[in-house]
Amino acid sequence: MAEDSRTQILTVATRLFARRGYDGTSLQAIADEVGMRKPSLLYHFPSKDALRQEVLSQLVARWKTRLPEVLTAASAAEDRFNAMFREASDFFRADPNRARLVLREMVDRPHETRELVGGAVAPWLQLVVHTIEDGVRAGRIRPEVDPIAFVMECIALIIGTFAAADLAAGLSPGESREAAIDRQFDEILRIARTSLFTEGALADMAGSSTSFEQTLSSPS
Amino acid sequence: MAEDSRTQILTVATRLFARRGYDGTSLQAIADEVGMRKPSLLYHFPSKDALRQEVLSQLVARWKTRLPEVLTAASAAEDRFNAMFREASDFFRADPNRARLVLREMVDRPHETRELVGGAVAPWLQLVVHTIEDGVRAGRIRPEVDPIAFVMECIALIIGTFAAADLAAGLSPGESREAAIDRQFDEILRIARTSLFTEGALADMAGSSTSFEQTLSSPS
DNA sequence: GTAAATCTCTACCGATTGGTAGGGGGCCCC
DNA sequence: GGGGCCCCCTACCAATCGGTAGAGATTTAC
Repeated sequence: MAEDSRTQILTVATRLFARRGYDGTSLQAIADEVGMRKPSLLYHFPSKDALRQEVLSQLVARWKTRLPEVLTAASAAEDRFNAMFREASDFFRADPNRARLVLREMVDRPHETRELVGGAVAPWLQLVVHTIEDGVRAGRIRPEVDPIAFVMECIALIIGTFAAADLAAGLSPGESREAAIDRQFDEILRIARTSLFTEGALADMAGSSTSFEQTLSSPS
Repeated sequence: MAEDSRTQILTVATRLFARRGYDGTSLQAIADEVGMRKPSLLYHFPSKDALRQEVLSQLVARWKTRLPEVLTAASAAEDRFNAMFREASDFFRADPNRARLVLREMVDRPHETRELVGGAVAPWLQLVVHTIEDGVRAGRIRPEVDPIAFVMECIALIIGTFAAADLAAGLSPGESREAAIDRQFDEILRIARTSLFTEGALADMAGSSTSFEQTLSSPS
């Protein structure tokens, strides 16, 4: 089966690119882990760069479909905020290599990354901006918020937290890696929510039936 | 003069490691830019890895001396917060490659990075934690703040903003790179301050003679 | 039954990698 | 004026890099 080898190569390549970087990963290393020879690998992908692009577009693919679903399912600013944070948390928690991979691409090829992500994300970013502006008019979002900059920084917080989990773990001695991620994620949730919503809106959210942390961390 | 060549190599290596990464930078490329042959470069540094460590320790050196100065100059939580943010802003604004370099090290070698930075930063991190706890008791810092996690996320925000400046610029069309950095930095300042201090403390700060943004962005 | 397509292999390519051996010129000290 | 010392050089090394040529299996299509 061709599909088996292809997906196997993509899986291994994703992990190695994330851990060691593109330049730090040789085709030989990928082939070794998959269990085939280098030329066999190059039968499925015409070049190393083509393999990288496949790995990347596979990463972006999920967001192209999930972004519209998540954003249109809810309309209130609070609900969209919660839905987006939950989605991002699930995505990166499922495989922290994704965060590392995105981070590397942003640093290594900022221009290409903007073109790759921008096309799919840009229109929905505009929707988020409108949602924030509506929230400001409704008195539930702080008027000082810079919408685009705020979204950018939320992305930086989330990706940074998952990508640097190895670094954060062990900073508090005797804390497991998972516990460290949970603690860091609770804090970025608090930071983002506190700096986005007005005190009034925050009081309402705290008073609602279930808190966000519970909703987020309970089931799957 | 030996010192001339050495520092020249270090300067070029810092820039190239930051832009293309360690594995993406060959000794040949460094030697070319410096204007000497590869073996001449290896006369000053015994190996490529030794060169990387020199570049890194040079980066950390500044913080080993500045951290104590900055933190002991002020005692109030608000003053220390402002001083640290201003110091970090100056540091990375002077050369955004520093942010990229730190980011790369964190994701490439998380363990080594923690050992390298941890030794110098850990004791002062503890001081920041105490400052935050004092601020909580004084009613000026929100009690929900997780001190260590908060500091980690502030670092993520600052480094992320400067490292991803190329990506943020051009997101708002017609905005210069510097303007984009300023806008992003204003926002992370707002995010951090709003999520750290209580409403009362924030009102006091806004009412003081000069706002932080003015203080920060005016002179050098 | 056989031809075409699919997949993996061995063998090899030129280029580049980090690093070594050793010679030579300039400079200072005795 | 000669011996070190410092710095840079040419020439070269084995290893690895991404990638190609082409043969041999195995499966599929007719």
